[in-house]
Amino acid sequence: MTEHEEATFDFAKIQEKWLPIWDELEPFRSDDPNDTRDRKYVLDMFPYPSGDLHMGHAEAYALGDVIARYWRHRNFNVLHPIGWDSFGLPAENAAIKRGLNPVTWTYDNIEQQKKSMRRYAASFDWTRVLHTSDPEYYKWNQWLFLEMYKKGLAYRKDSWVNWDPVDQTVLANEQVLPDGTSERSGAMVVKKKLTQWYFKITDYADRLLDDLDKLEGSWPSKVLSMQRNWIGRSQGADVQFAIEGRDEPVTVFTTRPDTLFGATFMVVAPDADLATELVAGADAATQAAFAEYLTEVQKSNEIERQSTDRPKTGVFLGRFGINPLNGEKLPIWAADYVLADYGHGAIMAVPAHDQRDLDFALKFDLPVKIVVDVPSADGEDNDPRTTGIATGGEGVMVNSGDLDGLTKKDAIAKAIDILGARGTGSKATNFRLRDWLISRQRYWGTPIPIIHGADGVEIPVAFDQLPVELPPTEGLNLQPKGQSPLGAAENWVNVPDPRDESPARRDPDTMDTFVDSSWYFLRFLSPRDSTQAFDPAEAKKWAPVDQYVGGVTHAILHLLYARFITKVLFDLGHIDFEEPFTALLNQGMVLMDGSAMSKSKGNLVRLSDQLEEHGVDAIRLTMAFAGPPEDDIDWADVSPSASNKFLARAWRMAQDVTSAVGADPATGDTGLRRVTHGVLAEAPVLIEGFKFNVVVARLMELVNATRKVIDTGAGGSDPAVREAAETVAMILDVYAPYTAEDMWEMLGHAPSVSRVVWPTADPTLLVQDSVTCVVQVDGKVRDKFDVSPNATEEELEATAMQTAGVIRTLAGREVVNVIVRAPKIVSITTKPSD
RNA sequence: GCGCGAGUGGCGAAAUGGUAGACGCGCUGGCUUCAGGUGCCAGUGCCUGCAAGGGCGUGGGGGUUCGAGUCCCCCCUCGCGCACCA
Repeated sequence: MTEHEEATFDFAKIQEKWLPIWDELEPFRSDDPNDTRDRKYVLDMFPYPSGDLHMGHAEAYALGDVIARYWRHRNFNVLHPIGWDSFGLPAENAAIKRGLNPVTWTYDNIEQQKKSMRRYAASFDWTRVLHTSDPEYYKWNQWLFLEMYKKGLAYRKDSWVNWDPVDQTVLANEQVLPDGTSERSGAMVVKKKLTQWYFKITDYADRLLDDLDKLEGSWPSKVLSMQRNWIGRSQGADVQFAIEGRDEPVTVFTTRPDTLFGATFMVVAPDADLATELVAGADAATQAAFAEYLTEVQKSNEIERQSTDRPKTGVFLGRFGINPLNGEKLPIWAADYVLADYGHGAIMAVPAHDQRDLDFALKFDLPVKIVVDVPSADGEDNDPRTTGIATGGEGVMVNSGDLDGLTKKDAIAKAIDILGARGTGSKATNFRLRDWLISRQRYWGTPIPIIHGADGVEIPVAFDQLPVELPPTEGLNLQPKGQSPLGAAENWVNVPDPRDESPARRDPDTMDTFVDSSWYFLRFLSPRDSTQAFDPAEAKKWAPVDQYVGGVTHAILHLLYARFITKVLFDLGHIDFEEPFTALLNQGMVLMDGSAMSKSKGNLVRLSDQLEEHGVDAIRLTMAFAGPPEDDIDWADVSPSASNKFLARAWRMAQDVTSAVGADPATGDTGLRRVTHGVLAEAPVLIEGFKFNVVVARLMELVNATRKVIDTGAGGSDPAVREAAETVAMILDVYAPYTAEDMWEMLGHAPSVSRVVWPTADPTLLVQDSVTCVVQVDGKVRDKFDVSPNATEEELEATAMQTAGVIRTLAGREVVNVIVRAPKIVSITTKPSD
């Protein structure tokens, strides 16, 4: 090699060389029925086809690929598929803006992204590609909908819904951001009363919550806590209050039935039907005051409603309820701190022990009655009436009849018993979670497979009539206008009633695209199956997903929906598992100068430019080396050119190998072999613990050690150098497949390095022949010496006592204790000098 | 307010309770080239000292331990999530 001219590392040339060869070899197919190895299903969240891939994709797919390629080297049959989440508003809006057909626009983008992903060398099984906007895919959304409809899990109701005035469509609760704006359009969401389709996710609230415990440790704790929070289970009681002048009692939910004796008034949500009904029985002045208040409340937007220190408002409704425990007469108020859609839209107010009720009581001069004696910290006054602070802590019941003297826990149980015996209440559980609103008034989605008869009856489309395909866009106005554009496709929407051929209409709405993504991981298992959504035999082989990789932005939305649909499919008998994703990795975001990249901020880094300048491998390696995968990467802080430098260094190392293929490494440099085998042993632990950056550091150390042997040791002919170079090539494949493949060829092997099985580290090379023993005096390191790992405690102590550092430090001091932890530490304690 | 998570060099970051700062960036010096934004080698936490060495050091304060970045308690700061959910 030294005789003739050495080639220099040219990433562009290497990329060009290997891409077509890989296309030919298809090393990542996973459909061999005779493959009996253990299996791993590694899944990256699939992309929206809006524009080309960006830096965020580059990070996500680099990290997912580390995992997929790693398990292949561990001799697993790995399923690593990719597809496109190609229905949805972003695609449709972009299509409208550019005056294009959403079909053309979407599939052009998919082609662009596919090309980029191939070049990016993501190790996908390209035979399994799916697009959710293909009729062969969304047919099975419709099947799923009908299965759920049959079970009563898909239903239509008239209710207040979130309305996006820009996109002109309804949204699920999960798609409304905390500030009350739409996740998609950014518009302030308004409430509208509409008839819409829902999936009954609330039936699964308990299971969705309880099963999170199974994911503890393999899902990020942040995602688990967000989901728990979102489902928001609270335990308590439903309590019935008789209403003067009304036949039916009003039911309220409370988590503190023990404080019933402290209830001094009741509050109803002003926008609940109940408020309107109750006030109708009051005098004209009260009715007028309420009407004015309701108008006021409806004008206020979410931001105003949610501001925490906003003063309480409300009006008296002129009606009274009766406390079921003590018969006390309680005035009923309407106030917007009570929400219409939580619990029963009405509460009992216990101002002494609930801060919100206290604020309200103090403002409107309502009585405050203490029923829990909470001891104050140091004798200070803790009377809510004077401090303005409700006492919510533990205490003993007082002023509460039969509950007096009980603790909180016992009083809750007894209160529920009493209510139950009198038939005025019972134990109850409430959830924050609401049913999933799935209908959308837009074109680019799965048509809902329902026909509405002239008599208003819902008729499910027969299975053999699926898919209900979208009509062509020709002649349709896709502009958002509050009604589905499909309603105007006369030839499509007007169909004969399946019962009697009389005129009927298709449901014009389309499904939320989160329906598409809630089961796509199953479709990958048999993507071309035209007879079923997925093949149960394949599901048995592969599912659930062993490792899911994606952004934390889907912590609630997609991940909650997918868990829900998985449980539904389990209950329907289609699958034998209840959680779709066994393990989850949330990668961080790619930032620039401390903030998310955006065109408007002017800090956009284009992936295509980076790939052009540094090459695919350098970008992938940079993503992995930047830090822990879940941390954000600030592109301003990392150095793709340094990654490139390392790749070139590794590549040159392979070039310098002059020994023959198969040369016996046992005859080579033992020091280098120890490093090589150390990496072979350690890397699996590190990769499986997602410490991808540390593995890169180990590879750098190995390359540095090899360089040293080549330049100043036995040289490139040492078989240990070959062994090191082959090890680097194999492991580097998970980060930088082009460079690794080229090294592998230089080392005299046939492609593909991605198929190389991880060699077992030689245990005799993992034992060091000498270790450093540290000597501490009073906790401070004073000396160290090299010693055999088998040295006894006595030997170590004797040696330690004679080291220069110890002798110097111990001069004039008395040793009181010596602790030896062979072979690493000798710890000496001395008598403190006075 | 409640709930998660995190604070380590100039920077990105390592570290089963056992040598804090691996690896890399940046910086300094040297060698090679000398057309080099190349390659190679060495140094690089802070203070002190010619040096040997010494002192300090993982947000702050306590504690457990022979030994704490790591475990426990209190506090501060930042990030994220939820937030009038009865």
